[in-house]
Amino acid sequence: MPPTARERARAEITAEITDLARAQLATVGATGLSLRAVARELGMVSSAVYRYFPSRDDLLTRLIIDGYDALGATAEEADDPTAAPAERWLAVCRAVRGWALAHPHEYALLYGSPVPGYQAPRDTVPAAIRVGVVLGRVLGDAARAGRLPAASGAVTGTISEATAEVLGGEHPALDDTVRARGLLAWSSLFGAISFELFGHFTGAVTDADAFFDAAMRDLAGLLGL
Amino acid sequence: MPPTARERARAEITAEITDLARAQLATVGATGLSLRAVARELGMVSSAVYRYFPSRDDLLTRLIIDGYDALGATAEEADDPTAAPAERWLAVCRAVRGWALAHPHEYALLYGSPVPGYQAPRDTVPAAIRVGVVLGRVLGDAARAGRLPAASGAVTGTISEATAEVLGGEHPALDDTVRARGLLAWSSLFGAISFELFGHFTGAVTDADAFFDAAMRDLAGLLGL
DNA sequence: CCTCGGTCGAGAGCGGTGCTCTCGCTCGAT
DNA sequence: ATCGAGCGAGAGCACCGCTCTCGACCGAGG
Repeated sequence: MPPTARERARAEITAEITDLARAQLATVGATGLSLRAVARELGMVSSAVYRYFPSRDDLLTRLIIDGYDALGATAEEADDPTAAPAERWLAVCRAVRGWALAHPHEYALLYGSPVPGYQAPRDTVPAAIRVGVVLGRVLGDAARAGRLPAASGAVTGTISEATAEVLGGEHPALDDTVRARGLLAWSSLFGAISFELFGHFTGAVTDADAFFDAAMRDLAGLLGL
Repeated sequence: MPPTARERARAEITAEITDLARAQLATVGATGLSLRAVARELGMVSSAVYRYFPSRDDLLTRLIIDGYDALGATAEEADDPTAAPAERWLAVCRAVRGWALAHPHEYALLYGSPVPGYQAPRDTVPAAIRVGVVLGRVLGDAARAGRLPAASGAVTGTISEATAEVLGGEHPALDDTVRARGLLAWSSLFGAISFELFGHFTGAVTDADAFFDAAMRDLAGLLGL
């Protein structure tokens, strides 16, 4: 059955709220995001917004999921499965950084300190791991193409099975050692971006682009790509 | 001239405020830190606290500097200059992670999203780089002990001179390539800790301690330690 | 010793926040 | 056409950061 007029109106207003909230997020950041201000700019009274989002945190959760999805889509688009593994890796990393630089407040919402008291609901997980899935696929494809050195088997039992599935699936060249390196490289990607965005590199790195490229190539080397 | 009674009283109350604020930080986090609540618990009226801290952000800045100093001191204590480079590296990393796990909210204040509108004042810098200085010294000592492979000279001009000084000083085995790796390893250390603390590893890593150790050893290997 | 200036805490108050509750209106499915 | 569900408005609660004023105190200089 097609959506009723009411449902369409509701979806439209919900979208207006999230759009305005996202705009406000881009200017004042997550902690400055005010439900009342969104309502004001929308010509509504604050209590009316609660018809659409039960609380400010729910609105933030919506923005978080949207952010993860936007970033994930960016990463997926940047991955060219026909390219060489190391180049795929670098391209995805660059795309992630580009999105982060273009949406700093949204990035901070995703990868900065968790907001006040709340913890990410379960429904953020699928969106949150999309970047990781892309990177995992790069790793797995490289393994299946025989472009990964043999596994050493030094580290075992630190990675969950579900994650192992994402990180390339089953292959002789993939063991927990190389998977752990994958997780390290994953977190290092965001560590480098966070340091750049949050100002920890200020005064230390003079050519941020060149530094990032070199760093990501180092990480690719660590993975054997 | 010795501190007058007034000055001593002032210092004492200032310390009480920061202590209470730190306690509140540990329970409700940075965004939940309320100047009024601190005043309440101190038996003061909120306006009185403004005699000691001009604004809430100034109180936060005080906590940030204290946090950097506490973390820096922890890192310095953990470094045994007589140990092997790779072991020194691992020991410092472990100490940093240990402090972060013991003070998650303070850690989030230091390395999470920057707070609302304000930017870190200049006086946070000396405290902020203490961990980096320790890690840089490990690198420099290794170079001077001849335990670092020869430099390749592939990357140049991306690291500022002041940072090069911190990252081991002058030595043939230290060029911008290895210094850039130093910065990468530095940010990766905090990237891994942030991911663990902020929940991005939840469901992926089953043995956090073992994973962290393996990751930091990988980083040490990347540096040639 | 006494006075006077600086420091302090208290209190009231401003504008803002998230959130709740109630009240009517309006729209749309039956 | 009717009746109920959904909606927006409004008032209100408790809290926040921050400002201003006022009275009390304390201690250093005359």
